[in-house]
Amino acid sequence: MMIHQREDHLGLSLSLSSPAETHRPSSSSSPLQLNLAPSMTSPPFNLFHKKETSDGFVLDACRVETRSFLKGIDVNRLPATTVDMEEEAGVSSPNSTISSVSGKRSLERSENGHGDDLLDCSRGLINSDEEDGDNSRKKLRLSKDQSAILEDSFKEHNTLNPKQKLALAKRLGLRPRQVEVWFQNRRARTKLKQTEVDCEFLKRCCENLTDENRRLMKEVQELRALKLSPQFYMQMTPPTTLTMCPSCERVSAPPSSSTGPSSTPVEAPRPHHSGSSHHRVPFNPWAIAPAGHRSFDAVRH
DNA sequence: CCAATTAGATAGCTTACGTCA
DNA sequence: ACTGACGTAAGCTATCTAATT
Repeated sequence: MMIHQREDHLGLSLSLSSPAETHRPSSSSSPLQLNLAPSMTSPPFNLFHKKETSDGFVLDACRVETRSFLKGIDVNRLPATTVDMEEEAGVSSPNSTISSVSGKRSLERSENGHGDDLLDCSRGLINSDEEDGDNSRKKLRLSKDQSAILEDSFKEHNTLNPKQKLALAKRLGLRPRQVEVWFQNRRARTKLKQTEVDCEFLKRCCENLTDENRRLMKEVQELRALKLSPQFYMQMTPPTTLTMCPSCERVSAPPSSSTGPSSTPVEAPRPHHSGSSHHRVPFNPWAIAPAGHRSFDAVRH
Protein backbone atom coordinates (compact mmCIF):
# COMPACT_ATOMS: atom_id res chain seq x y z
CA MET A 1 0.00 0.00 0.00
CA MET A 2 2.69 2.44 -0.96
CA ILE A 3 0.76 5.51 -1.80
CA HIS A 4 3.33 8.18 -2.18
CA GLN A 5 6.44 8.30 -4.17
CA ARG A 6 9.14 10.72 -3.38
CA GLU A 7 9.62 11.68 -6.98
CA ASP A 8 6.04 12.60 -7.45
CA HIS A 9 5.53 14.32 -4.25
CA LEU A 10 5.57 17.81 -5.64
CA GLY A 11 4.16 16.82 -8.93
CA LEU A 12 7.32 17.53 -10.80
CA SER A 13 8.43 15.37 -13.60
CA LEU A 14 11.55 15.39 -15.65
CA SER A 15 11.75 15.90 -19.37
CA LEU A 16 15.20 16.13 -20.82
CA SER A 17 16.29 16.13 -24.36
CA SER A 18 19.61 16.70 -25.93
CA PRO A 19 20.03 19.86 -27.95
CA ALA A 20 19.79 17.85 -31.12
CA GLU A 21 16.43 16.55 -30.13
CA THR A 22 14.78 19.66 -28.94
CA HIS A 23 13.20 20.15 -32.29
CA ARG A 24 11.36 16.89 -32.11
CA PRO A 25 9.89 16.64 -28.69
CA SER A 26 7.63 13.85 -29.65
CA SER A 27 10.50 11.43 -29.83
CA SER A 28 9.89 8.81 -27.22
CA SER A 29 12.88 6.65 -27.88
CA SER A 30 15.39 9.01 -26.43
CA PRO A 31 16.97 7.82 -23.23
CA LEU A 32 16.87 11.36 -22.01
CA GLN A 33 13.21 11.72 -21.56
CA LEU A 34 12.72 13.46 -18.34
CA ASN A 35 9.84 15.78 -18.25
CA LEU A 36 11.16 19.08 -17.13
CA ALA A 37 8.18 21.00 -18.16
CA PRO A 38 7.89 23.29 -15.17
CA SER A 39 11.40 24.57 -15.22
CA MET A 40 11.74 24.63 -18.97
CA THR A 41 8.88 26.98 -19.38
CA SER A 42 10.49 29.37 -17.01
CA PRO A 43 14.04 30.61 -16.67
CA PRO A 44 16.34 27.66 -16.17
CA PHE A 45 16.87 28.05 -12.51
CA ASN A 46 13.74 29.64 -11.40
CA LEU A 47 13.33 27.88 -8.12
CA PHE A 48 9.91 29.07 -7.29
CA HIS A 49 7.89 28.21 -10.26
CA LYS A 50 4.28 27.70 -9.48
CA LYS A 51 3.47 25.33 -12.24
CA GLU A 52 2.79 22.17 -10.41
CA THR A 53 0.50 19.45 -11.41
CA SER A 54 -2.35 18.60 -9.22
CA ASP A 55 -1.08 15.05 -8.90
CA GLY A 56 1.36 15.97 -6.26
CA PHE A 57 -1.23 17.60 -4.23
CA VAL A 58 -3.59 14.77 -4.57
CA LEU A 59 -0.92 12.37 -3.49
CA ASP A 60 -0.05 14.51 -0.60
CA ALA A 61 -3.56 14.69 0.50
CA CYS A 62 -4.03 10.98 0.12
CA ARG A 63 -1.01 10.26 2.20
CA VAL A 64 -2.12 12.53 4.94
CA GLU A 65 -5.44 10.90 4.78
CA THR A 66 -4.11 7.39 5.05
CA ARG A 67 -1.61 8.21 7.67
CA SER A 68 -3.36 9.65 10.57
CA PHE A 69 -6.60 11.25 9.79
CA LEU A 70 -9.34 8.79 9.58
CA LYS A 71 -12.99 9.26 9.00
CA GLY A 72 -12.83 13.02 9.01
CA ILE A 73 -11.54 13.35 12.52
CA ASP A 74 -9.71 16.62 12.61
CA VAL A 75 -7.34 16.34 15.49
CA ASN A 76 -5.68 19.63 14.74
CA ARG A 77 -8.69 21.81 14.86
CA LEU A 78 -8.44 24.35 17.58
CA PRO A 79 -11.36 25.00 19.76
CA ALA A 80 -13.07 28.02 18.39
CA THR A 81 -12.17 30.09 21.38
CA THR A 82 -8.46 29.54 20.98
CA VAL A 83 -8.16 30.55 17.37
CA ASP A 84 -6.15 33.70 16.95
CA MET A 85 -4.79 33.48 20.43
CA GLU A 86 -1.45 32.95 18.93
CA GLU A 87 1.06 33.79 21.55
CA GLU A 88 -0.62 32.57 24.60
CA ALA A 89 0.35 28.96 24.66
CA GLY A 90 3.74 27.88 25.82
CA VAL A 91 3.37 24.55 24.09
CA SER A 92 4.50 24.68 20.52
CA SER A 93 1.62 22.75 19.11
CA PRO A 94 -1.41 22.94 21.26
CA ASN A 95 -3.42 21.43 18.47
CA SER A 96 -1.62 18.18 18.40
CA THR A 97 -3.47 15.30 19.82
CA ILE A 98 -1.92 12.27 18.23
CA SER A 99 1.65 12.58 19.25
CA SER A 100 3.22 9.73 21.11
CA VAL A 101 1.16 7.19 19.30
CA SER A 102 4.22 6.34 17.28
CA GLY A 103 5.52 2.84 17.31
CA LYS A 104 2.14 1.39 18.01
CA ARG A 105 1.34 0.30 14.57
CA SER A 106 -0.92 -2.35 15.82
CA LEU A 107 -3.42 0.39 16.30
CA GLU A 108 -3.19 1.54 12.74
CA ARG A 109 -2.15 -1.44 10.74
CA SER A 110 -4.48 -4.16 11.74
CA GLU A 111 -7.52 -2.05 11.76
CA ASN A 112 -8.14 -1.72 8.02
CA GLY A 113 -10.58 0.99 8.67
CA HIS A 114 -11.91 -0.40 11.89
CA GLY A 115 -9.39 1.13 14.22
CA ASP A 116 -11.01 4.44 14.86
CA ASP A 117 -12.08 3.46 18.27
CA LEU A 118 -8.57 2.51 19.19
CA LEU A 119 -7.26 5.74 17.80
CA ASP A 120 -9.81 7.70 19.64
CA CYS A 121 -8.82 5.87 22.76
CA SER A 122 -5.21 6.74 22.30
CA ARG A 123 -6.06 10.31 21.58
CA GLY A 124 -7.82 10.51 24.82
CA LEU A 125 -4.74 9.30 26.59
CA ILE A 126 -2.59 11.79 24.77
CA ASN A 127 -4.86 14.61 25.64
CA SER A 128 -4.40 13.71 29.21
CA ASP A 129 -0.69 13.73 28.58
CA GLU A 130 -0.90 17.26 27.34
CA GLU A 131 -2.80 18.23 30.37
CA ASP A 132 0.09 16.94 32.41
CA GLY A 133 2.02 19.94 31.14
CA ASP A 134 4.43 17.94 29.03
CA ASN A 135 6.86 20.43 27.54
CA SER A 136 8.17 18.10 24.85
CA ARG A 137 7.61 19.33 21.35
CA LYS A 138 4.39 18.04 19.95
CA LYS A 139 3.82 17.85 16.29
CA LEU A 140 0.50 18.18 14.65
CA ARG A 141 -0.44 16.64 11.38
CA LEU A 142 -2.53 18.73 9.13
CA SER A 143 -5.77 17.23 8.03
CA LYS A 144 -6.50 16.42 4.44
CA ASP A 145 -8.71 19.43 4.09
CA GLN A 146 -6.19 21.72 5.70
CA SER A 147 -3.44 20.47 3.44
CA ALA A 148 -5.61 20.84 0.37
CA ILE A 149 -6.55 24.38 1.23
CA LEU A 150 -2.98 25.30 1.97
CA GLU A 151 -1.82 23.76 -1.27
CA ASP A 152 -4.46 25.58 -3.23
CA SER A 153 -3.45 28.79 -1.60
CA PHE A 154 0.20 28.08 -2.30
CA LYS A 155 -0.58 27.48 -5.92
CA GLU A 156 -2.04 30.92 -6.18
CA HIS A 157 0.73 32.69 -4.33
CA ASN A 158 3.67 31.13 -2.63
CA THR A 159 4.00 33.95 -0.17
CA LEU A 160 1.43 35.47 2.10
CA ASN A 161 0.82 38.98 3.21
CA PRO A 162 -0.33 39.41 6.81
CA LYS A 163 -3.92 39.78 5.77
CA GLN A 164 -3.93 36.59 3.77
CA LYS A 165 -2.14 34.80 6.53
CA LEU A 166 -4.71 35.78 9.08
CA ALA A 167 -7.59 34.87 6.83
CA LEU A 168 -6.12 31.53 6.01
CA ALA A 169 -5.35 30.79 9.62
CA LYS A 170 -8.87 31.60 10.59
CA ARG A 171 -10.27 29.49 7.82
CA LEU A 172 -8.09 26.53 8.77
CA GLY A 173 -8.40 26.87 12.49
CA LEU A 174 -4.66 27.24 12.83
CA ARG A 175 -2.50 29.90 14.32
CA PRO A 176 -1.11 32.42 11.83
CA ARG A 177 2.35 31.35 12.83
CA GLN A 178 1.53 27.80 11.76
CA VAL A 179 0.35 29.00 8.40
CA GLU A 180 3.48 31.06 8.03
CA VAL A 181 5.66 28.10 8.91
CA TRP A 182 3.79 25.87 6.56
CA PHE A 183 4.43 28.27 3.69
CA GLN A 184 8.07 28.53 4.59
CA ASN A 185 8.46 24.80 4.62
CA ARG A 186 6.48 24.46 1.45
CA ARG A 187 8.73 26.91 -0.33
CA ALA A 188 11.73 25.05 0.92
CA ARG A 189 10.36 21.78 -0.36
CA THR A 190 9.63 23.28 -3.75
CA LYS A 191 13.09 24.69 -3.94
CA LEU A 192 14.67 21.44 -2.95
CA LYS A 193 12.67 19.58 -5.52
CA GLN A 194 13.59 22.03 -8.23
CA THR A 195 17.22 21.78 -7.24
CA GLU A 196 17.05 18.04 -7.60
CA VAL A 197 15.48 18.41 -11.01
CA ASP A 198 18.09 20.91 -12.10
CA CYS A 199 20.84 18.72 -10.77
CA GLU A 200 19.53 15.77 -12.68
CA PHE A 201 19.28 17.85 -15.81
CA LEU A 202 22.87 19.04 -15.51
CA LYS A 203 24.00 15.52 -14.85
CA ARG A 204 22.39 14.35 -18.04
CA CYS A 205 23.87 17.24 -19.95
CA CYS A 206 27.28 16.37 -18.61
CA GLU A 207 26.86 12.75 -19.62
CA ASN A 208 25.79 13.78 -23.08
CA LEU A 209 28.74 16.08 -23.51
CA THR A 210 31.09 13.41 -22.25
CA ASP A 211 29.73 10.94 -24.74
CA GLU A 212 29.94 13.46 -27.51
CA ASN A 213 33.47 14.34 -26.56
CA ARG A 214 34.46 10.70 -26.49
CA ARG A 215 32.93 10.16 -29.88
CA LEU A 216 34.70 13.13 -31.39
CA MET A 217 38.03 12.13 -29.90
CA LYS A 218 37.63 8.72 -31.39
CA GLU A 219 36.77 10.19 -34.72
CA VAL A 220 39.83 12.41 -34.64
CA GLN A 221 41.96 9.44 -33.75
CA GLU A 222 40.59 7.43 -36.62
CA LEU A 223 41.12 10.22 -39.05
CA ARG A 224 44.68 10.71 -37.90
CA ALA A 225 45.38 7.02 -38.22
CA LEU A 226 43.87 7.07 -41.63
CA LYS A 227 46.00 9.97 -42.65
CA LEU A 228 49.21 8.33 -41.50
CA SER A 229 48.50 4.88 -42.83
CA PRO A 230 50.68 3.92 -45.84
CA GLN A 231 48.21 1.25 -46.75
CA PHE A 232 45.66 3.85 -47.21
CA TYR A 233 47.93 5.52 -49.69
CA MET A 234 48.15 2.30 -51.60
CA GLN A 235 44.46 1.80 -51.67
CA MET A 236 43.86 5.33 -52.59
CA THR A 237 42.92 6.03 -56.09
CA PRO A 238 45.77 7.80 -57.75
CA PRO A 239 45.53 11.46 -57.13
CA THR A 240 45.11 12.09 -60.76
CA THR A 241 41.71 10.52 -60.64
CA LEU A 242 40.52 13.22 -58.34
CA THR A 243 39.84 16.48 -59.91
CA MET A 244 39.10 19.84 -58.56
CA CYS A 245 37.48 22.71 -60.21
CA PRO A 246 39.81 25.68 -59.80
CA SER A 247 37.03 28.15 -59.75
CA CYS A 248 34.84 26.64 -57.13
CA GLU A 249 37.48 24.37 -55.57
CA ARG A 250 35.15 21.45 -55.45
CA VAL A 251 36.58 18.00 -55.69
CA SER A 252 35.01 15.14 -57.49
CA ALA A 253 35.89 11.80 -58.94
CA PRO A 254 35.82 11.27 -62.64
CA PRO A 255 32.60 9.88 -63.93
CA SER A 256 34.27 6.66 -64.93
CA SER A 257 35.42 5.67 -61.45
CA SER A 258 33.27 2.98 -59.95
CA THR A 259 34.10 1.01 -56.85
CA GLY A 260 36.60 0.98 -54.07
CA PRO A 261 37.85 3.92 -52.09
CA SER A 262 37.86 5.97 -55.17
CA SER A 263 34.19 5.37 -55.59
CA THR A 264 33.50 7.33 -52.49
CA PRO A 265 34.53 10.69 -53.67
CA VAL A 266 35.58 13.26 -51.25
CA GLU A 267 32.53 15.07 -52.27
CA ALA A 268 29.39 13.71 -53.67
CA PRO A 269 29.49 13.90 -57.42
CA ARG A 270 26.73 16.32 -57.69
CA PRO A 271 26.90 18.53 -60.71
CA HIS A 272 28.05 21.90 -59.69
CA HIS A 273 28.94 23.14 -63.08
CA SER A 274 27.41 22.44 -66.35
CA GLY A 275 29.36 19.91 -68.37
CA SER A 276 32.65 21.30 -69.55
CA SER A 277 32.39 24.77 -68.22
CA HIS A 278 35.08 24.11 -65.66
CA HIS A 279 38.57 22.77 -65.74
CA ARG A 280 39.65 19.82 -63.79
CA VAL A 281 43.06 19.71 -62.30
CA PRO A 282 44.72 16.86 -60.44
CA PHE A 283 44.08 17.05 -56.78
CA ASN A 284 45.87 15.27 -53.99
CA PRO A 285 43.75 15.38 -50.89
CA TRP A 286 46.70 14.48 -48.65
CA ALA A 287 48.94 17.18 -49.89
CA ILE A 288 47.09 19.96 -48.37
CA ALA A 289 49.42 22.21 -46.53
CA PRO A 290 47.71 24.26 -43.89
CA ALA A 291 46.52 21.83 -41.28
CA GLY A 292 44.56 19.89 -43.82
CA HIS A 293 41.45 21.76 -43.07
CA ARG A 294 40.21 21.45 -46.54
CA SER A 295 40.59 17.71 -46.60
CA PHE A 296 38.74 17.32 -43.35
CA ASP A 297 35.98 19.46 -44.55
CA ALA A 298 35.88 17.60 -47.77
CA VAL A 299 35.83 14.24 -46.09
CA ARG A 300 33.09 15.32 -43.86
CA HIS A 301 30.93 16.36 -46.76
C1' DC B 1 12.08 35.67 4.80
C1' DC B 2 15.57 31.90 4.17
C1' DA B 3 18.67 28.08 5.63
C1' DA B 4 19.77 24.63 8.65
C1' DT B 5 18.34 21.69 12.00
C1' DT B 6 15.42 19.06 15.21
C1' DA B 7 12.17 15.83 16.29
C1' DG B 8 7.50 13.63 15.86
C1' DA B 9 4.77 10.71 12.75
C1' DT B 10 4.42 7.04 9.77
C1' DA B 11 5.25 3.41 6.14
C1' DG B 12 7.89 -0.51 4.91
C1' DC B 13 10.71 -4.23 6.02
C1' DT B 14 12.59 -7.94 8.91
C1' DT B 15 12.46 -11.09 12.59
C1' DA B 16 10.73 -13.76 16.38
C1' DC B 17 7.05 -16.14 18.17
C1' DG B 18 2.66 -18.59 18.58
C1' DT B 19 -1.00 -21.29 16.37
C1' DC B 20 -2.83 -24.67 13.39
C1' DA B 21 -3.35 -28.26 9.96
C1' DA C 1 6.89 -34.99 17.57
C1' DC C 2 8.12 -32.52 13.51
C1' DT C 3 7.22 -29.28 9.74
C1' DG C 4 5.57 -25.66 6.87
C1' DA C 5 2.17 -21.98 6.32
C1' DC C 6 0.15 -18.16 8.35
C1' DG C 7 -0.82 -14.25 11.39
C1' DT C 8 0.76 -10.95 14.75
C1' DA C 9 3.70 -7.88 17.30
C1' DA C 10 7.93 -5.53 17.97
C1' DG C 11 12.14 -3.44 16.37
C1' DC C 12 14.53 -0.95 13.04
C1' DT C 13 15.17 2.27 9.21
C1' DA C 14 13.97 5.75 5.90
C1' DT C 15 11.21 9.45 4.76
C1' DC C 16 8.21 13.30 5.37
C1' DT C 17 7.21 17.43 7.62
C1' DA C 18 5.86 20.69 11.55
C1' DA C 19 8.43 23.41 14.34
C1' DT C 20 12.58 25.73 16.07
C1' DT C 21 16.86 28.23 15.81
